[in-house]
Amino acid sequence: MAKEQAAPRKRSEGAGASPARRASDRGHYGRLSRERVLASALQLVDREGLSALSMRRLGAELGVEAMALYRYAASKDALLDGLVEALYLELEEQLAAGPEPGTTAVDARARASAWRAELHRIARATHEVCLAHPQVMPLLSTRMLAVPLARRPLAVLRHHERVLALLQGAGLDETRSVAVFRAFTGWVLGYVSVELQAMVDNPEESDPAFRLGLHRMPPQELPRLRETAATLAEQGGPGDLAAGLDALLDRFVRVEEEREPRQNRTGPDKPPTRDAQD
Amino acid sequence: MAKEQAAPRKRSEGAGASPARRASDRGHYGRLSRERVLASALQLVDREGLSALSMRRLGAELGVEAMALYRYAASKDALLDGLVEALYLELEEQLAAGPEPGTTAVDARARASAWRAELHRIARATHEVCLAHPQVMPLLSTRMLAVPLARRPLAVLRHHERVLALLQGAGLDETRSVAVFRAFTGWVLGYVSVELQAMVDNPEESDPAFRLGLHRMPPQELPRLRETAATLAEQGGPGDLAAGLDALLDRFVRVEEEREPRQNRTGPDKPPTRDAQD
DNA sequence: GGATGTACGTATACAGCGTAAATATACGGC
DNA sequence: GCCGTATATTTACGCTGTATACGTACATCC
Repeated sequence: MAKEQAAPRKRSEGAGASPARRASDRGHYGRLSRERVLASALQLVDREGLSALSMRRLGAELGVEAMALYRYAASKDALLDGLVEALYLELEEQLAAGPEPGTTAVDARARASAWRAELHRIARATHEVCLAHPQVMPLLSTRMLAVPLARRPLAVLRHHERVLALLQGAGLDETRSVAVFRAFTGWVLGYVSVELQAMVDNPEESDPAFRLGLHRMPPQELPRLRETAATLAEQGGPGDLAAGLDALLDRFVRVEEEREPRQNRTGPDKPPTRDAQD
Repeated sequence: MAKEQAAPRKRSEGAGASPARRASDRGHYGRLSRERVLASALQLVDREGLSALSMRRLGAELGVEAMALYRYAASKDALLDGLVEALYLELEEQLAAGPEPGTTAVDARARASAWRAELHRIARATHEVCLAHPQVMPLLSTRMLAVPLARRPLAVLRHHERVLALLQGAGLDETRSVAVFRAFTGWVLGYVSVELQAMVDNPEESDPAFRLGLHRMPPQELPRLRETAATLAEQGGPGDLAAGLDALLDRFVRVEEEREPRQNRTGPDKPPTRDAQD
């Protein structure tokens, strides 16, 4: 963001947006900004997919030569990281929008697991943001594998911090909060990935079986998959995301009590789950 | 993809293993094969990363011009799908290797949840295979989002079939088996992704904090993340993977499992889903 | 005013990419 | 020997990311 009022300065600090002048007024100076570049890139990717994003194409989209973009993103990879950042900013915004006041009196139990409700809120918002930008989703997994923690966009790090603070604020020690952090991150990421998996083979087709392209799958080798494909193609929605999250939290938060003896138990002992909300 | 064996020769040649000819015997004829191409590609990616994989480079690796590869992979994307396929073949192989005989008498309970143990086995093997080829991991998420179900490599579809058969063989109806399938797939994928996230910023550095590049993170804005980063950089290992899987299975499947497990009944619909809040 | 320094965008160029098309080569069977 | 065909090469085209050099519009100071 540019600063509002430009104090007279002698050097550098390129002519911030002093209120009287708008970017569109200028000849061809100051047309760009990091926000404009990233917004345009996001829009382009949403519209035409990741493979449509090239420096030249994005430049054209902004009425500018490709090289001009390098002033706002050091490389194409940095631009991609910018897209990831944009998603996390959107997530932040959405989380800030509805903090679920819950001003009414709450009993101790509900207050105690307010952090659990907050995790659910984050998971759900993440789900929504990702579904809103399905084409960007591949970047979320890909860039996380490529960019070391310390070099990730600030918005991403803030998000990590937020989750960690939630867990440690709930009294989890470092070891356990890390375990829960990983379980949370992994589950949300994995669930959304599966939710967005490509299923439709031929969108033109009306017949469900042909739409899915089932005729391409050898019938005797993949009987159940063929039968189940239609159901598989539906989305699980936020309900199963929440259910799984509950299950994971129950397990990973309570591990402390029982400590180690867990391997392949299938015992009928049920976790005292649902305490967070409703 | 497409043409696998385009050799419906009528004349001999199909005479089983004609031992006389080996690929290495020939001048420059028959040097290649799909297996050799994929194996070399996998090796190249393992060694130098995905970005090192180009048609020309891979050709050079095999002592061949780039265009020669197009006989064995219809496009670069098809080659990438071939890499995914290679991973799943490795997974299949590993699963076939140790089927955990368990021929000794087992009580009913153990038999009833044999499918659960099998899911754990699959999860663990997946974990191992992915950790063995970390550079290929991005493809697993990426190609799944890009390639519709029906066009995925056969080995991938066989894997899906295997999991589905396991679930439906355990008596889960279609709706529930799909829910469990998605939870399983998502959890394993997400867990492994998080496990492989890049953490080390500067491998040369000996001091842990510098290795992680913590000096790049604003201290007052990200206090917990900085404190926790070292622990976060460790891997969770297969233990937490199994624990989370157990938790998810308990949640998504328990209703069925408590009744007679072998029979295909449609359980009382208590959906495993529940809404988080609102 | 004009000169100057700097931020911003352009122009040009290069190596590498994926791949379509035409061409050369080496083999199996006659 | 020849022929048909599976295989690999050659050539070429449009595209990519980006290094470098250059022009240009502005803010500031004399």
